[in-house]
Amino acid sequence: MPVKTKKPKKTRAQKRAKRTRKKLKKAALDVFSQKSFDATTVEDITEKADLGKGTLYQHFADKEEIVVTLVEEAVDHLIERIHLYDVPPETLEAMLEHLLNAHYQFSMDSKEEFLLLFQGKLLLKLQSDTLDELEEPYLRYLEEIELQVSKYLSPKINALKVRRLACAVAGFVFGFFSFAMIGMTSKEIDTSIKPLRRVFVKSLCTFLGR
Amino acid sequence: MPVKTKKPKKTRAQKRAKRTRKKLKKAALDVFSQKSFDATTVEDITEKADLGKGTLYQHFADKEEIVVTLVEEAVDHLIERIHLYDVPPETLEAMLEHLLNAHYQFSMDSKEEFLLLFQGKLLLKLQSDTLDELEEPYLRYLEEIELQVSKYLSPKINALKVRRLACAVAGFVFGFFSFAMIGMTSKEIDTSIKPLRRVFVKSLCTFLGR
Amino acid sequence: MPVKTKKPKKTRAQKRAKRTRKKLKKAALDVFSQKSFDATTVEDITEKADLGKGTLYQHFADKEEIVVTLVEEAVDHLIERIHLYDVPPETLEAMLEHLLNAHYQFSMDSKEEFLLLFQGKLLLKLQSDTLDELEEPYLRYLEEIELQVSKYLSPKINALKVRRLACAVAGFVFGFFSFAMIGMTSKEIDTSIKPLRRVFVKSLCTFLGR
Amino acid sequence: MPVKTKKPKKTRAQKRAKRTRKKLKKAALDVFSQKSFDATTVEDITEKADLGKGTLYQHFADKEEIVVTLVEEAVDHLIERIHLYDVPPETLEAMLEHLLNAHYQFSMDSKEEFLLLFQGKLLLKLQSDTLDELEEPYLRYLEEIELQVSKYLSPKINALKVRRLACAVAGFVFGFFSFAMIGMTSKEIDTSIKPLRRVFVKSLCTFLGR
DNA sequence: CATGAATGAGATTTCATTCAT
DNA sequence: AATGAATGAAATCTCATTCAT
Repeated sequence: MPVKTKKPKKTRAQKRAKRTRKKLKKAALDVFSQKSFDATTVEDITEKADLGKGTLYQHFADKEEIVVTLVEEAVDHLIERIHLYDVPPETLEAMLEHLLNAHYQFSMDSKEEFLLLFQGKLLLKLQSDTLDELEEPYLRYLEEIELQVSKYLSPKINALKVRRLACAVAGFVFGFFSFAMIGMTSKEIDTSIKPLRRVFVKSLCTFLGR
Repeated sequence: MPVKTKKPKKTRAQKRAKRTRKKLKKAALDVFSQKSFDATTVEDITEKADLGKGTLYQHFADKEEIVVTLVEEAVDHLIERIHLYDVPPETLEAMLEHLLNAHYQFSMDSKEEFLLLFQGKLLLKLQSDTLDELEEPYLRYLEEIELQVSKYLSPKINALKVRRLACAVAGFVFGFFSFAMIGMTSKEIDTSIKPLRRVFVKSLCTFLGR
Repeated sequence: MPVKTKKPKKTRAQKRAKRTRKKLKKAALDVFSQKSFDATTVEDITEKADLGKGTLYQHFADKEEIVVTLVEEAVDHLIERIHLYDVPPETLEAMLEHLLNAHYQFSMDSKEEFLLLFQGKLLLKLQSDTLDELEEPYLRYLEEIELQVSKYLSPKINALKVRRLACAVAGFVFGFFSFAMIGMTSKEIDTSIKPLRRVFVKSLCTFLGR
Repeated sequence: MPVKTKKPKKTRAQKRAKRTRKKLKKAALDVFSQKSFDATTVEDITEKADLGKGTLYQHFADKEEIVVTLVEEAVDHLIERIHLYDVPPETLEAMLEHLLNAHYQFSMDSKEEFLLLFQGKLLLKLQSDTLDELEEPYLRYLEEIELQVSKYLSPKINALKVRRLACAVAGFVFGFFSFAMIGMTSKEIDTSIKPLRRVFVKSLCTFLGR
């Protein structure tokens, strides 16, 4: 009875391919947390993955595609984390606190993905005046924040202001993260960062005009 | 008395060279605030400076040297700014507030230099475990912060803790900057950021054990 | 018994690479016998080898490495030739004659390699006062000559004198070669060069103090 | 009476120019005896001459011209030396001996010029089949040797054979020189090289068909 | 599918030469 | 006449991508 072996409808080859793809992504994420995208060569990645250089091109159209994939997945994971609450926050303040907390948790659990997302690239983009040049995943990320927040806002509010809010959250989070990274104990984090987060939330509320 | 006439030691050619060097640095700073170091080509810089490609190499050994020079000068400027106070702050809190304010002023006056310094590079370095791998200018910057702060600290304090403090300041400043960049009016900044800064300072004091 | 089938350790790709490497070396040797090392461009070589420019860099770290490789191999071949005698020469004179003859044979069989080795570079080096600056292959060559000759010499002989002997052989060989190159028939060579060689050997013996 | 000062019809500026030109040639000769022509940069020369880079172009059309000038002068000096005999040699043997001796003397007195002339370049050219590509000075040198020798030869002799003779002399001289360079005392030279020269002359005579 | 040798476009870098002073 | 800053053509070298096996 070959039932068992048939269960995974993927052939052996397909499974192998999937594993290879995963190895490549893992290796790329590792390398990108040490070198910039431009400074990273395809060989850096395939070597770390212990695979042939050509193999990367079996799974990704080009070097860019693997980063885009990684960024997309990282954004997915971050958004998942944002969606993760037991009880929906009731106030704007509570939602903003939740957002900051979700980012913080994400940065702790998926350090490499966090670094990839916020590695200057995002922030630089955020500061550029040409916001519409942002590619899809970053845009998706910002829109998710806007979506979450806008539930609590008057529909008449200036859309640009909401976009700025989202940028501020992203920017702050990176400083926040750096602060948290300095090796504090969880107790220190509790006593030091929590109030900081609360005040930041207050500032944001002020910015939104209460 | 030919003393006076000897004074201008620079020949015309040397002055021209100095001007060219300045043009190159200005152009490079401009470009680096738009593209990453790796993505920037030597031609991007010389074209922006309206100079021949070879000219860069008359003034800098290679592409790297111009960035290092720019980073060094930016650190110099930032440190100058840190030294700039009418009355020395009297307490640790006051000093920390001064530091954050100096960074903020610097980021406003020299946006490009600020971006260059904090463009991922520093923060990435800060997060790496090998803090002593920081090269000279970044190290100098951190040491300057440590120096300023340590005046107010017990000499017995753990050096590592002070280093972490400096890193936290640097990290926070970047988030701070991102926040400020979102296009707030100075009034908004006053009402939103000042309290934020104050709370951050409190957190730092707590971290330092009062 | 799969032992046999495992024997050819090289994969097809590796064999292809080896062939390419050989093509490159052949092409470089050809070009170097027409242009000087400095005047030769990487493209000269790869074009002659009918390969892409980048291919050279897959096989050699840089332009220098291919020359070094060629020199090393040429020295190897010359030394092999020096080792090639049916009966070991019995006297110093016989050995010196053998050495000169080996050089001559080498220059006839491997004209390009010979030219590469003696193309000014060696001789220029020989004339420099800093003999110990000779790099490895040339040094190895000189030492081989010294080794062969010293068997016939008193161990008390001044090492410097033996080194000079080796240099003299190398220098003479080049003039010798030039002389032979003028298009003499083998008969002419027999009648003209042989006595010349014999007298040179006598001179060397005199130099060594009998 | 300004007679004295008028005697050198050159103005001060012209004299200075002459001096500068001489300094440049001296410096170039020095450098060329250490680096190959291609490896030598214009700055190597002007720096050694302690002059500005542009100055070289006041005196020579381009980098090539300074080498050509040096080679021409060196050939002039060598030919002068060849012309230098008290009593014209009476036989072919005597003339060949004289020629070799003149080369040897030249190599001793003007080491740099000798090296420049024989630095592979000449010999490489000599060996190439395209003898007519030899530039003027080298050709002039060969013709001078041919001229000197042909006095003693039947006018019917094959011109190619005479050319080969000249090449053989040149080639031998370089080996000869290398041999002499090994630091022998003049006594050693007397006892070792003289007989060598004599035998070489004999070989040449044989080659010329008596 | 996986491979890695081969490729060439494009980057960095050098340096002979020009030219304004 | 001397200078050296500026230049850009041409060299070296890198690396993303292709492709035959």
